[in-house]
Amino acid sequence: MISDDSLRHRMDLFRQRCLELGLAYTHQRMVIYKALASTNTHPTPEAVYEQVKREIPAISLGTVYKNIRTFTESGLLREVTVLHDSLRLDANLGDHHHLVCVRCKAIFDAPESEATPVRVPESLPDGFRLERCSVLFLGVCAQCAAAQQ
Amino acid sequence: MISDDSLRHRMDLFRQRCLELGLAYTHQRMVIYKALASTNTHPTPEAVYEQVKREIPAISLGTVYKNIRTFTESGLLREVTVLHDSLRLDANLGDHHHLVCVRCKAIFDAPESEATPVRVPESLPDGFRLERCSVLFLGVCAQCAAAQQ
DNA sequence: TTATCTGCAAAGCCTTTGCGCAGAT
DNA sequence: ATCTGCGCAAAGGCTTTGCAGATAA
Repeated sequence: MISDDSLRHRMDLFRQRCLELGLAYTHQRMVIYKALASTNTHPTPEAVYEQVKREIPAISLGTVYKNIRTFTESGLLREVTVLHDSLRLDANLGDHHHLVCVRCKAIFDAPESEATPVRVPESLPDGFRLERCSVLFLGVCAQCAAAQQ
Repeated sequence: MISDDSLRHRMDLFRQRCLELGLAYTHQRMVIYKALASTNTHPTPEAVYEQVKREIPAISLGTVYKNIRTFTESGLLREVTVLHDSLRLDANLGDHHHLVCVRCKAIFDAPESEATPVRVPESLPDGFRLERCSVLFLGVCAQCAAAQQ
């Protein structure tokens, strides 16, 4: 859960950004964003839909999807799942990290010398059994950067 | 690309593991695994299918999917995309990392004190413009660990 | 008033599943 | 000979799209 203060702050910022971006400040958008801003469980669109339905029973799942997309494209929201579009595979079972081009979704192996640069949190949630760690360096590959010009 | 030596080694290991696991060593499996083991582009199932078709034109996409699943479940292959099942969202735009339960797919925020534990590779691929970094700590949450007993 | 948004329903990926024949052990 | 895997086709999720009526600016 999120504190009331923090939620209020996020909602104020949301309204302000809607104005700046020329996005209509609709009741649906407000409730959808509130559902997202008031939790730290990183919900799926379906879960957001279920939450929003409590307040707006007639809401449609399509509207939730459309607005989630609008919000992420406007930088009001972030996807935890950067590469969720499709399964991507790796036959290299050794520890290594990846570079991902956020435009074309190309994945490159990070240089081997950087195999274990991650400091593991000292305090994990109670009872969480850590197994391994996945690091994605996100950016734009040379080809996409050139294409942009 | 992967060196001939390294590929040969991976294929030897593959054959050996198939024997150990009681997996039939079929021509299709060999070619599918070879397609995966000879690249470092982290292909999609579709891309693997296209590659395999060159050698086995009658191969079916379903077979590729079934074997990819078999391979990942046997530990012969790894998914770069840990959370590709569905979109997961985050309204917290500050830098922070995530803990993921590989069983129930719950996502928790990592403690804030660990905000930037990642050392950025000194040598990036030519022209790659790094923007940010996503870290997932993978493991089993308390609830799932308890359920397993 | 005009542009944008919503709800509904249909369509579009990506992936899994079921079944009968073929192939591996 | 038996068990497992393959190809085919159908079905199942998740997500996007198109359109007419409704709402915000």
